[in-house]
Amino acid sequence: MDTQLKRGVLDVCVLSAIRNEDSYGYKIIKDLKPILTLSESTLYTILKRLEEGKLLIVRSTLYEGRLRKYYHITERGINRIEEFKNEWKELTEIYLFIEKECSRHD
Amino acid sequence: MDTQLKRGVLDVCVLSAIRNEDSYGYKIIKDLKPILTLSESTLYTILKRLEEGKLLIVRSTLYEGRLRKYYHITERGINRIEEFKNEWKELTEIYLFIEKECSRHD
DNA sequence: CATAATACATCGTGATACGATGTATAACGT
DNA sequence: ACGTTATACATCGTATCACGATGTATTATG
Repeated sequence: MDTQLKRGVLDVCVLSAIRNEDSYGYKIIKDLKPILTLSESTLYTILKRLEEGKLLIVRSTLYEGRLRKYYHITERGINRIEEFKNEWKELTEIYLFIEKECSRHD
Repeated sequence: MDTQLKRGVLDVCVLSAIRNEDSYGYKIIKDLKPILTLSESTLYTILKRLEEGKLLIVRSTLYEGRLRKYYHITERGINRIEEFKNEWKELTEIYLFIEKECSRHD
């Protein structure tokens, strides 16, 4: 999918991936793979940004000798998702405009 | 609307605005206003990019003493819109995932 | 014992939306 | 007569951001 189109949904996608269950970087990528491919560098950039914005909090854990950083969504993170749902309505209206112009013949 | 979310739809919006009828900068902004606000600096950046990519062609005209640059969509521009319709399907799937995670309770 | 998988991290780059700013003419109100 | 608004195009600088490249380290697999 086009990079530009991804912007604006990526953050919310990652938040959605940890909404019901705390998760960690590598797992988030695997979980999202069926609907959206994102590289590690992209994900960690996003996670950092979301942490700075207090949309999630981080808890480092040692798991089988390896470090694992579990990400937990905050109230603000959940609000962000809800906010996105409203933005989606606006986006849908934009799409309808595009479609309308396609079918217009005068 | 969020700036990031606009990316990826802006180009196609502008193309859609000139799809059925050649138009010029100022008019495009006014026509799009009901569904999408965009500044002049943004629009002219986009128009330049679309011209460079041969998604539209420009025809300068003198109208009541003022210069007017009419933009005309090309075959490639129309293809871009059709391509976007497919991308929209992918985007919808992403949205469904986000919504699904909202309603899940286990 | 090499390769792949797991796991996190950073740097640099290119793309790009947008505010600020500038130029110039026509229309309109007071 | 004159200031304000609308029309119309243009450029510069900045901030945001996705992503490839690259690096470190451990565990599992063939």
